[in-house]
Amino acid sequence: MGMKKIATFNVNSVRSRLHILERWLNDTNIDILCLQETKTEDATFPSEFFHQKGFQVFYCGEKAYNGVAVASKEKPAWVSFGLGDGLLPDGRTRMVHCLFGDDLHLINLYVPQGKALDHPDYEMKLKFFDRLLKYLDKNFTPESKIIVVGDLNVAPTDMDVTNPDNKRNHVCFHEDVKKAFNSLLEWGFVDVFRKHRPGEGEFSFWDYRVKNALERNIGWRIDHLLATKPVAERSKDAYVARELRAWEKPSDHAPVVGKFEL
Amino acid sequence: MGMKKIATFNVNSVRSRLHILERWLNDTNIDILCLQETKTEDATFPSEFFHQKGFQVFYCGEKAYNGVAVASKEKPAWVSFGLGDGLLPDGRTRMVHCLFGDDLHLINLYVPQGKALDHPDYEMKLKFFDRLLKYLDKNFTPESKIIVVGDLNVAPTDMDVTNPDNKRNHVCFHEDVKKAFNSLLEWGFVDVFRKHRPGEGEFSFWDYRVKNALERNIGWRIDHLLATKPVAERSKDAYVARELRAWEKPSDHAPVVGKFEL
DNA sequence: GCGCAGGTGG
DNA sequence: CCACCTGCGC
Repeated sequence: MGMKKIATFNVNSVRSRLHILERWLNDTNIDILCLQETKTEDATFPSEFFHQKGFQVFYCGEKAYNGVAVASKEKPAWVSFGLGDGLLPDGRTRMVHCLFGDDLHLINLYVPQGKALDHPDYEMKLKFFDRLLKYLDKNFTPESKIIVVGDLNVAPTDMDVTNPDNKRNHVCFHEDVKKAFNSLLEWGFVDVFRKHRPGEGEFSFWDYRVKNALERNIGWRIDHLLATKPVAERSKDAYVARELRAWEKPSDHAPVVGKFEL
Repeated sequence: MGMKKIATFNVNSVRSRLHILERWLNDTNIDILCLQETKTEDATFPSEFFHQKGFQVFYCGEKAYNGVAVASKEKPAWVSFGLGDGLLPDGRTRMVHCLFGDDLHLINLYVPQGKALDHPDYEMKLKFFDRLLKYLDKNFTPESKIIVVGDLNVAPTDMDVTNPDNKRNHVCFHEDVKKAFNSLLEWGFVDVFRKHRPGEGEFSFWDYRVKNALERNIGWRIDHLLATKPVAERSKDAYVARELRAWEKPSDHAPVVGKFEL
């Protein structure tokens, strides 16, 4: 089948980022594009844009908050939204799962940020990881071919933030949420991005509020590309398309791209 | 002194229109630019932009509403804001009067829109014309050299709107407000724009809410260029710079430009 | 429809 | 800083 490029991009409103997607997709051949924070209801999702760029697109969003989408050149066998465990919130606007071919699973996530360690949303965030692990247990084994991507709202190691010691009580850097992230690795996922980019300063998010955050490279690596071994073995490269963060009216995130021989 | 170009432009927020002004002023040599609806307090007026474009600039605005400015290549002898009659509102953010040389007066107006025929603002609008006429009586005779420009929020004749019969009860087209406009002509002003452009479809405002208003030319002529006879005799041309209405993120108005041999 | 305001969110 | 919201003005 050849080399496939799979990207994850928190767009911070898909409708406000069409100029960025237009420019990027015109000079970068992406096979599967996973979006988070589309921030729009399905009726107002700009599906026509993706069709014109040669993608099929599947989305589930809500007004102003959350929302995930998968745009794919190849038609998936099926697509489903949410954690499907009967609990609420059901995660429809935070998780989309597609099957490609007959055994390649792609799960695109927008994990709750959590707000504050003592906020109910942080509890929900930790629960989200629990529920995801149960989803994996129920549907797969570590030998399954699974790619998990998305904004996981966790910087898993000290290398993944700029000032780790200032951030020990941050909802994206607290021990508990790092433990939740690591439980994914323990379940059977490889951090595919780190396999190819083990160095310092590899961020995917630079806060709008930090002055010259990109030039000073004050950022976070919270957008991830994980895969079970059978897929991770086929990964050939991974990188952050950080140039997009410097374009006009950017998202605060940049895409993370993985190349897989599939 | 040679040919002078004087323009009136309701910018619908000066700070949101700098890209339009940048592009326009780079390829059009304007001597005096009169702005309305600058929508910004003086502390946040982008005076540096006008300085860089070679203008002196004088402005009086308020947060979110109203606001007038005059940008001039030549330094005026003096500038004053408001109707100066001791009544309230004083009109500081709706009228600016400059003297050029020792006898050329320029009055730039943003007349209240009026909201509805039965709204107190409509009464205020008619009063505004009364107060303006008193201002003229007090300071000038019809032999004075005066240019009056601005968004007068009146379409004076059936030719100046698209569907006159639908608009008889509109605050910019009602008989009473047209009477107020005509009282300016009777006082001693010539409609300089109509002197040069007597034809149909000469509009200066196209409502954002009307689908494809510009292409369909569904608009209003409410931005005006008037002058007393001694100045009107020296007018050589007038036109609407309607191309600006088609640029990215335009104002809902286009500039009206007059050329005068002064 | 597109400015503004103030507010929430990350 | 830059998305979103509601509400207002034209």
